[in-house]
Amino acid sequence: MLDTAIQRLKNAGYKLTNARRMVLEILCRDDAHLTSAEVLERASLGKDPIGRATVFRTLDLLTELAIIRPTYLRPGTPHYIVMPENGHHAHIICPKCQRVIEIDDCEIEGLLDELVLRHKIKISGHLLELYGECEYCR
Amino acid sequence: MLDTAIQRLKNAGYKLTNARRMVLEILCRDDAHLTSAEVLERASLGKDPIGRATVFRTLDLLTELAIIRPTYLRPGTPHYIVMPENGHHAHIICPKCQRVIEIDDCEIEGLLDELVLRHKIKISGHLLELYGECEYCR
DNA sequence: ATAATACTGAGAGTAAGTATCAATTAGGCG
DNA sequence: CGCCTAATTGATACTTACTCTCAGTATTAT
Ligand SMILES: [Zn+2]
Ligand SMILES: [Zn+2]
Ligand SMILES: [Zn+2]
Ligand SMILES: [Zn+2]
Repeated sequence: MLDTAIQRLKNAGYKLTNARRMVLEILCRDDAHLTSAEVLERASLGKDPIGRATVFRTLDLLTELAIIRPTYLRPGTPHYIVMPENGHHAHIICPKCQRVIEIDDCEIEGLLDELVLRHKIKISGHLLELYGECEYCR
Repeated sequence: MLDTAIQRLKNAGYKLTNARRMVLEILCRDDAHLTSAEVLERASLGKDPIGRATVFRTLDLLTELAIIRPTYLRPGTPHYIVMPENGHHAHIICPKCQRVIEIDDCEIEGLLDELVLRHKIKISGHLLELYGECEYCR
């Protein structure tokens, strides 16, 4: 996933800098949903820590390139997901406690084909958010 | 849509206050994707303006009740959508310029039924975000 | 109408994100 | 490889977004 992400960054004509590689590594490593603050924290640990502004700039750039995607799991600040090669991600969010259940297989292709035809737009990825009270909140 | 939203608020055991009605009215009226600042701005116009903290509290409460949903359209702050009675919303976002194309009919039921069975969770709504460069960015 | 309780608003405080600009670095080219 | 140039970075200051607190107010039930 990391290699793919780096390749997409390069293909878009951007330089692969230490900061960008590190942000991508952090997001890919944990394969988690991290906030900007969490990325910043992890990026400050090793040698060659990355500056505050650079983390925000990098997250914005990667979002624009659709390599990562922000999603609101709880009030305040978004959590970032690395979009896999096929551009799919799906999870269920409990709106009450904000727990997240990951969905591994996302069978949505049929629907997408139809939408693409109708709206004449090339869809490169998606995020399906489902909401429902989780077992702990019921 | 407003009436449904108010009913859901009451059913959850919350009081229908002037502030809550006003926030819901603003979000339903424009049927748009508004930020907290935009809601606050509109809520400050008439007589009986709502306080800053109350707007944020109300947005959080309505989100927790799944009556509205925050979505990421551009860096900074989330945009809020009123979830309709059936809990569906779908739009296509261009990650490059952040333009949004609304999708009116969201035929996703078959997929959802299967997920519900597998994850033993009652899904009450969803947001499907599709990403793809828009016609202006290509 | 009264009472109990949920809710609100003002204002101060904290956290998140942005702007600026001089210094640095990646990547192309000879 | 080593230079060149444009892209990128980081420090700092700044702006905007959001949260906390608590005394006062409004809502609902009886
Ligand atoms: Zn997820
Ligand atoms: Zn829950
Ligand atoms: Zn929409
Ligand atoms: Zn666009």
